[in-house]
Amino acid sequence: MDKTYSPYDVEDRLYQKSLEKGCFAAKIDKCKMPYSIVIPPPNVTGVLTMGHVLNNTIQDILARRERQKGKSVLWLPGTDHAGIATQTKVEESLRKEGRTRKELGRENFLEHAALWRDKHGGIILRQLKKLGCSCDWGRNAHTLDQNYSDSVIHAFVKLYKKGYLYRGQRMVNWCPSSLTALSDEEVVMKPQKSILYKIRYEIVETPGSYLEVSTTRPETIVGDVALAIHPEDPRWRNLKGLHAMRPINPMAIPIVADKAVQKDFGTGILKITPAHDKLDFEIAQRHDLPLVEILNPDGTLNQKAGYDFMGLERFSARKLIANQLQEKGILIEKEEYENNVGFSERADVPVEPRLSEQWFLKYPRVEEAKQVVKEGLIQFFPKRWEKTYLHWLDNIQDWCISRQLWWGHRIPVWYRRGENRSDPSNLHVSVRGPADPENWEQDEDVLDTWASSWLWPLATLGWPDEEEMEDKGLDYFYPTSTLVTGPDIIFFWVARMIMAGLEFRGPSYKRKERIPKNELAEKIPFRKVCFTGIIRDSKGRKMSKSLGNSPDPLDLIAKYGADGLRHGIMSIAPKGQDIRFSEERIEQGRNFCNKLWNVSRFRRNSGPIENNSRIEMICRRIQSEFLDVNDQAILLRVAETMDEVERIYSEFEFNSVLQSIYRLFWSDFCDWYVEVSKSRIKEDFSKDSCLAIQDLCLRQILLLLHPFIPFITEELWSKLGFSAGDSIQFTKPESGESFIQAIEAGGVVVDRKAMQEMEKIRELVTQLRGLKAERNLSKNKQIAFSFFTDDENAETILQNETSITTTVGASGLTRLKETPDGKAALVTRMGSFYLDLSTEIDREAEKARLEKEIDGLKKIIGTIQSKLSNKPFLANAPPHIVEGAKFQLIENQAKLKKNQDSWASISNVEDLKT
RNA sequence: GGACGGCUAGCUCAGUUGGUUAGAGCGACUGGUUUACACCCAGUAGGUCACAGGUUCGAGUCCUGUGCCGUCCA
Repeated sequence: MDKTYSPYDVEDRLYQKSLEKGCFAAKIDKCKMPYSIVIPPPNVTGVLTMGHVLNNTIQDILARRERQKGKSVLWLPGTDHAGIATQTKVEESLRKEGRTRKELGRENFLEHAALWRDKHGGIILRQLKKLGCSCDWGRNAHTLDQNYSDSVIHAFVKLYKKGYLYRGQRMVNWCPSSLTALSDEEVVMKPQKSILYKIRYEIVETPGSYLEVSTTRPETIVGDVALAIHPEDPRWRNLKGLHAMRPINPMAIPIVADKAVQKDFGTGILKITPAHDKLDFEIAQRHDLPLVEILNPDGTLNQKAGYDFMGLERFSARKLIANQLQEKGILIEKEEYENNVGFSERADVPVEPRLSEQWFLKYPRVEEAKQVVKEGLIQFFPKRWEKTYLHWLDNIQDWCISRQLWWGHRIPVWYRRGENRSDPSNLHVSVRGPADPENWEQDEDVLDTWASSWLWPLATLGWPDEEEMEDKGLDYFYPTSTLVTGPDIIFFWVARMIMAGLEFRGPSYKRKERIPKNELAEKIPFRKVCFTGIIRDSKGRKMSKSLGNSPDPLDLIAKYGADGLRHGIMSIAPKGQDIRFSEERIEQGRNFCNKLWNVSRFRRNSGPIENNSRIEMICRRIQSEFLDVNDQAILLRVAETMDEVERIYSEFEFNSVLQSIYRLFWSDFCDWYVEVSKSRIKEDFSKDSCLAIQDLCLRQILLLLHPFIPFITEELWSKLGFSAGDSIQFTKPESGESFIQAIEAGGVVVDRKAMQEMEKIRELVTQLRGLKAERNLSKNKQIAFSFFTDDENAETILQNETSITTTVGASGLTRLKETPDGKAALVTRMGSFYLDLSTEIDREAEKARLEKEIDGLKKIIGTIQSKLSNKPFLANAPPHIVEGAKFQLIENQAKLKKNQDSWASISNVEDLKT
């Protein structure tokens, strides 16, 4: 074995091998428990980000752990078609060639886009393989696959027939850049520094008298159809029924009273442009006001805005109109003003509220969706996200699911050619389309991408086709076990998948019917949702392409190995909290792997590797009579950690899992057990037993670590003889108790009291090392110690003499019959320790050390004494707390006394000399 | 405006139902190559637990309020 672990030789080779052996392929096996995860489908044209690394490493850890436990695991990979994002990219590439999608026409464009996707897409899947993801690649799915598309269309038709879908002219969020409607969830509110313009409107009935109206959007004045006041606003009661003169493109417009007007905003008078504001639209509906559309779809003004402004882009028009108002003296005041403006999530331009014909979905199964989370059928980790989820469901709005794009699932609705589309008798909705297609034209729009990915757990398992469902094992793998995703898509995806599952899986219920309680558990798409945090840079900023603060995960893999990256990222990911990325942590991940590699190398260099394929085989090499307290203690620590890890897994606290294994592996196994082993493997009688104990430890450590760092653990699994040709992936990690039982079944006696004794020895060793270090005595310099203590402690010390002398660097430990004069004592729980007479002592330094120790002890004793003299404490505190305090007091007082004696002793000697 | 989260060592974070002297890793500092590992080992220093009240024998932990940072919703 090389001195330094090199992941490059190992990772690709082992991944390939796993694929060849079909380790990741999910099998429908009725004798095994199923465990399933569907990947949150990344954008097909996307590349791997640190967010993906975190998210997918977690899924891989879960999948691998369950595979080890013997479950039949399905981790189903795939991508979504990302309607707006992909179409934008394809159009950009066309533009570079001087072409547009309109020129190509729909059919050609889609062909072109599909080719583009096949060429540029799927990179992310190859990257996930580099990361070690154990997905069942044979099942790779894409939302535009034929099967998947069929199920999307099928779902639309079902919903239509049940009356969940309707088409209508509504105010929608319009993206003037992508030229499509957006759902409310795709609009991001951003605070903007705007200008609030105060504008004068003349009252028609009383010329020369004016009203003041405030607006941030003066360009919409040309679309004004009314002014509105609150009916209970005493200031303006007399205005109702009068008219105001529109200051640009002058025209008399009515003044109406409506309760929706905010009295305390500006002057309390609102201008009404019903075609370009949601609230205005509602007011206009109530008062029968006309709609004047002044904007084109791309955000430029049209001829209804008047010839002065026609063709102007909306923000230039705003400036121009503001200038004109100023010139005419109509503008009273300009004030800086911060307001929230909706931006298109994808195109990052302000959206326009726009009246247009769209398809809307009344969400199905809203009540049941709340119920399954409230009643714990679906559990969120961390739990607090339930509140966010429930709050959204409580305030849910109909979903605008049509998009004015070509790239996506075309809406399966046909209109009789040349007839009125709003007449329902001219409508045809079906999966296959009308029998006489020549007489019909299909709706031009496609569905929102989320209206396809909300079916992800169902459609990827074959729904709704009976044969497909059987082939893919829907009955076996659904509901899936755990979903791992970010809380930023609770509304987009998680909530909608839950509703889709409830609506589509299993028996169908009428809209007004409630699903019976006993069926809910079968219908939900997943049982647990693990929410990850967002990865930020070291300064706490979100990682983004524009900031350039996001490292390329593949670079990190090249530098530190996939295992190193996985270990690093998991060690900094607290449950559901945002994560501050730092490359140092990834470096530590690599170092961890190297440590694991080297301790294995040490094991191989210490003695032959025998058949270690079963615990029983390893135990055969152990002779219980040669085991000492360290052997016993490390086995117990291994067992303890196995149980601890299992418990923490159930809370999805992956960094704690890692920390727990780290403590066992690094602090207890490497720093202590392997060190004390060194003297014992030099002795023939204890060598075999000691190496076998090492093997038992390493075996369990590799099993525990495998989900986190799959490559190196697989490699060492075979290098250390644990494999009989099979992969570590299918070996059970077991519980602590069953591990101990297996050892005992192998004829090894485990002493469950060993841990305390080992801890006392380690504490003593640490103190003795400290004593040497303070004196600048090299660790390698062998120092003679003597000690004074009672019989019980003396026995323990002498029993562990070799462990102590080798780890401390001592040439001997001599028991004294009485405390020596003139020597400084190190007071420990196991007695007072003295350096050999021949070792020179700096008396001043020694006194200083003792004084510091004494001060500390006095302080502690003071605190305990005041506590114990507090009567209410004695009366109210539970007995074990009071007893603990008393014991502590006695112990510390004894320690203080010994330190004081020691101090006096060296002080006296010094005094005698001077 | 409402909801949620965070504030503990220089940094990143643990800290269970309130209970003995608040922990870890990294970084800093000191010393170290006895054949596993310098991607390492040993040791040392470093904390008014954001602030102010309250409950309690006892508060990092529970309650109220304030501040700062972040996220979501309107």
